[in-house]
Amino acid sequence: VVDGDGDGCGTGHGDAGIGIELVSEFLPDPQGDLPPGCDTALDDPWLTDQQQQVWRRYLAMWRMLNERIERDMQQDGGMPHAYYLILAMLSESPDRRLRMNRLAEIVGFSQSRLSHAVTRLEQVGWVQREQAVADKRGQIAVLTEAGHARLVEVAPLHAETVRSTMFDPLDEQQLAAFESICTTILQARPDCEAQLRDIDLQV
Amino acid sequence: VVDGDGDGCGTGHGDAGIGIELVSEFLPDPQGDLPPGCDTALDDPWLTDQQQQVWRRYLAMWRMLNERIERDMQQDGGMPHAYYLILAMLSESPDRRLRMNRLAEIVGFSQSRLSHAVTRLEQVGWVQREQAVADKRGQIAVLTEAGHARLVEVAPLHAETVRSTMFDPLDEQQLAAFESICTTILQARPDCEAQLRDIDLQV
DNA sequence: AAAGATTGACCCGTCAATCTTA
DNA sequence: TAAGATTGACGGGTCAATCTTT
Repeated sequence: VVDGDGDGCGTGHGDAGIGIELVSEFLPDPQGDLPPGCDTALDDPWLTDQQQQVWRRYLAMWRMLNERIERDMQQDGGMPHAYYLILAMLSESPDRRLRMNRLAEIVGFSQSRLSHAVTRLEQVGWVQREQAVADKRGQIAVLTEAGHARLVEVAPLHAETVRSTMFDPLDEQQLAAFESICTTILQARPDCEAQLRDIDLQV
Repeated sequence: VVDGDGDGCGTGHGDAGIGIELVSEFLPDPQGDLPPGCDTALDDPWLTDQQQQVWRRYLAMWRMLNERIERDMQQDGGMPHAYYLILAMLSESPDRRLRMNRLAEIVGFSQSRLSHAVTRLEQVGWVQREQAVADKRGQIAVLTEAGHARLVEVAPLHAETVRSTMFDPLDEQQLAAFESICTTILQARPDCEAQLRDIDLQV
């Protein structure tokens, strides 16, 4: 395999240097034909060793968290987590209704995705569509009684999943640090003010 | 909807009390028919205010990160991030080959998912299947030259995406804290030793 | 022309069989 | 009987039209 990182040598893992290790993670080096010239060359052009390590851990955590959330939500609620978010949002909105575009913005979905989802939720009877009056282009998603009932039923189970999986293991400092980390990363994205803004409204 | 958090009391958000706010996030309270009795009731049975806040931030960050990774990987590499992981893993394995079950374990996929993915990767010519010799049940996935070339091409772009999106905004302490957080959450799951073990091998 | 929203085609992933070998 | 692996059906999401209203 090529030797990637530039200098045949690299940081210590990977042969493929190239930065493939970036995500390739988990495996020790295979090949043994590293060019001799290298010793302790560091700083990849790409990610530092520590960054790679953190990235790998993040991916693993994310995978675990996601599987757990989706599995539990499917079992307890009979729906994907994304649908739960939609119901939850509607439940807290005035009159339990929200325009599609606003709803999409809040949950962070594309309009297309939301439209498909609401179609499905309508079929199951948890959401209903209504025509907007002011702007005839608008459609309004309304949470039905059945939808609200379902939500009320599922919410505590979901909370338990989240709490036990993500929060129970963390101590106070880690919790605070986690928030600061997420916020920092989000703030670096100019296109994410919506998320931060909406959240802050509530705080 | 009721006044939200309970208390009109509660902790600050939510009406539906029910814990819906758990994830419903982002929105102020709508309705107003809450039972008057409440004052400063705190500690939800579910999540504390801080935990809810962190959970929301995490979801928003995750969404942003994922979109960016998948979009870039699709544009630069013409494949989903999951496929990149497979190629990357193979590239670092001895002889660029790995048994399906082992590969699945490493990248954290179900056997079914991996099988579908490899089928696709085989169609594109980046991976090839081989029969295992020892155990005739086994199948071995091999990275082709074309696959390796593709990987080498894409890797630095991917690294750039990850670095700029996740790591550039973080300082040293945050980076360290992030790692500790991910590790802590993973360690709490007894079924995740595989991830941690494999990672540690490399460190 | 742009915003709000929907639709259909297509890809990815899950789940429940199924098949082969150990 | 169990492990390794595959398959097909199905649901969810993205993308590129499309349609209507502003």
